[in-house]
Amino acid sequence: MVVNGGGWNRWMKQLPSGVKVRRTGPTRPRREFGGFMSVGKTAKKSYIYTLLLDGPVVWSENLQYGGEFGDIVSNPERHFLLQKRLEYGFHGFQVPTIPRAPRSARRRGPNKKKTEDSQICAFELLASLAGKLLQESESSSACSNASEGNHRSFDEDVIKHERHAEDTLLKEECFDQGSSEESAFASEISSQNIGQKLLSKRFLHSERDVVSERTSNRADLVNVIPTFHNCPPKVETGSLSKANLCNSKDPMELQVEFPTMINLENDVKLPSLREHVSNASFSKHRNDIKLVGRDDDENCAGQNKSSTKVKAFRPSVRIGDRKIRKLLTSKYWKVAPKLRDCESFRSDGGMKPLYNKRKSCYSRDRYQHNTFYKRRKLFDRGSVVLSDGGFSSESVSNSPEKGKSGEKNGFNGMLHGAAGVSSSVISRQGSFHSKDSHVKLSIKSFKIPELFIEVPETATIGSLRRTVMETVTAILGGGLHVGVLLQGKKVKDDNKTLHQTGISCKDNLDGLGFTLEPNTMPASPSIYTDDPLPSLSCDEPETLRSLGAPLVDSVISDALFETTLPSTNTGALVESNLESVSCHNDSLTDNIMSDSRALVVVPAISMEALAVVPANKKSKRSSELAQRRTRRPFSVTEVEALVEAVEELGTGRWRDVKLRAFEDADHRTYVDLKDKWKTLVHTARISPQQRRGEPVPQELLDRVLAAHAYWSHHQAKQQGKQPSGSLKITDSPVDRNGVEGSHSS
DNA sequence: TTTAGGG
DNA sequence: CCCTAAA
Repeated sequence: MVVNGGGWNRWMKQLPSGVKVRRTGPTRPRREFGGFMSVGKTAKKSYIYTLLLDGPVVWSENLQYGGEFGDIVSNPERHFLLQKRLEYGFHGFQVPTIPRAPRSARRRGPNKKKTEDSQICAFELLASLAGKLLQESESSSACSNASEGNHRSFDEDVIKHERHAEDTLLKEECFDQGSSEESAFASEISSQNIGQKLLSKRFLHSERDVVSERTSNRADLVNVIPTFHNCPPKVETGSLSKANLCNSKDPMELQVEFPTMINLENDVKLPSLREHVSNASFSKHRNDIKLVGRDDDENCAGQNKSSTKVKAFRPSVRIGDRKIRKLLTSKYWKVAPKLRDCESFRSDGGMKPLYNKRKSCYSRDRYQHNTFYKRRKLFDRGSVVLSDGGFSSESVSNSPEKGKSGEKNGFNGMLHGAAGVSSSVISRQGSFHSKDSHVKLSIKSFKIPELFIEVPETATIGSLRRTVMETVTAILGGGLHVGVLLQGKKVKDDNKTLHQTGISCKDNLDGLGFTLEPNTMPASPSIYTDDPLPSLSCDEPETLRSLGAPLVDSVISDALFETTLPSTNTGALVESNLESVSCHNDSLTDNIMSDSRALVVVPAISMEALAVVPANKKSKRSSELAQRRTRRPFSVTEVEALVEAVEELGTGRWRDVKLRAFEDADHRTYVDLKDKWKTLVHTARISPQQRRGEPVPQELLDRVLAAHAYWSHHQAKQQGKQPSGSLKITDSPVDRNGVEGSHSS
């Protein structure tokens, strides 16, 4: 067959060999075609073609034969996006998985103001940014304690290193060239070079180059690539304990370095888990850049439109803090009123409850949700708080089978990586006084291993900051688990009491450390088929909220930057100084035990530990709503697919509709489909003059009315079978009442 | 988790 | 799109 006058074929020829075309359609299971199309004769107009980049879905887009596909080929913008995706896919962001941002994903659309900082190189931006951040952090840290002095110097050194590294990178620029192979670099880099923060630079560079070169048009893309290796959370390098920036002075303070960091140095395993956030990151960045609009995570379609869509912003991160706090405050309390008792908790807050809902179905949501923490009461003594990145476990959907899974993985990967970003926490021990021998400790900071961030030259510093923050947030927000390290060893038994473990008020807590571990599973979001950008964005929202807010841009950003230089170990200070607070036994904790996955429960201490995590608290969904998902108008193609599916399945089986026609569109939930149908019905009933947005062919609207009428009478009763194809609803919409079975074929 | 509706 | 009550 000729697809779009050969457009398809032409297009296909441009695809890398690894690209596969998967055909999906209402009436057939999707299939994959390798390489160039074999769409051939079997292709039917109603089929939806999904392009898959080798293996995991780097990105995919539903193409309707004869429909949008041609548009993609002929539409510069769409084509561009597609190219972009491919590039990313082959560039080293190997991971195709795109996390879907739960609703939150947002990216600012393409930058409207490209010109702005166009001249500034990302690198420079980062450097300057880092500098600022450091200053900020320093100042902030000052409050904290003795350790401060150390931190500064440390940070400074780190920074220097980073810069140095960056320079080096710049010079090298190896990867950038844009060749597809280069792409591999991401992974490689992450794994190998991790130690060098260079990576970040590289990315920037490469990104820049690539982007600029290829997409000279749009500089808007920004990628944040968290290249974390995942630090094996488990890795318990003995060295961890060492890094005590602060310790020396303050006995009370504990610093924990994460294994991750250590690993890097040693080259220990850091499996490069780096995730590819590619898509997600993409989208996010975009958003950032554009400021105005953010797209959601995935869809290509969205992208296409992205420029168009600009509309809603999400509360930017920065804002987030405050807002979030407020929100959190209210909600949080609602959720866990008990917590109040312990101030420490406030931070974590039970975000969880808030956002859970959505995540459900689709991967993207997942990550969002994960962020919250749970607290429980401890039976015994101190109250323990657990925070778990629930999302990881929850969100993680293991089934790789579907494209989704792949996507998810990517996302997850990121998270992991992120998580991996272990933050070195400096925990101090405060006094241990509580009567019951409560061990108090404050965690001064967590370090984040490293993050890769790519930002277009045109990105503003503000967007850069946001990007970093979002990335961090996303990462942290996602399922991070808190691990407890004692004398460099990980304390796995959550049920042990502090006392049993050897942590008592009396002891100095020097040997006590905490780690942030990536969730076991990737919580990640999935990448959407459509959306190249899915990436973090999705995550962001929630995660951001969770963490971001608390961290505050600056802080976070700092951390991030530092993170970038894992090897260096800059201390990313997440300045969360958590003061240890002791809570009463009763209130917190029991859950701890319950969730293994969850964070490590640290009994007495736990609270504080939590506190650490808490930074997130604000975040939680603080935003509560976080941001609304970005608006993604349904394309005519989607409408058609929806109509077709509904004609076959009826109006009471949205889940099935989703599966049948939008399985790859992670951003379209069954609820969305249901809502869309509702609006379509409404649209069909109003005059064309009253309709807004992209006009939907009258033919489709007629089918909508027919199907609606038909199913209204048929209640979609016999779901299973018959309805499908048979509905000729169109013809006689309403009437056939009893025909249920008859129409079936 | 889905469905079904209101907002 | 969001939020929820119900199932």
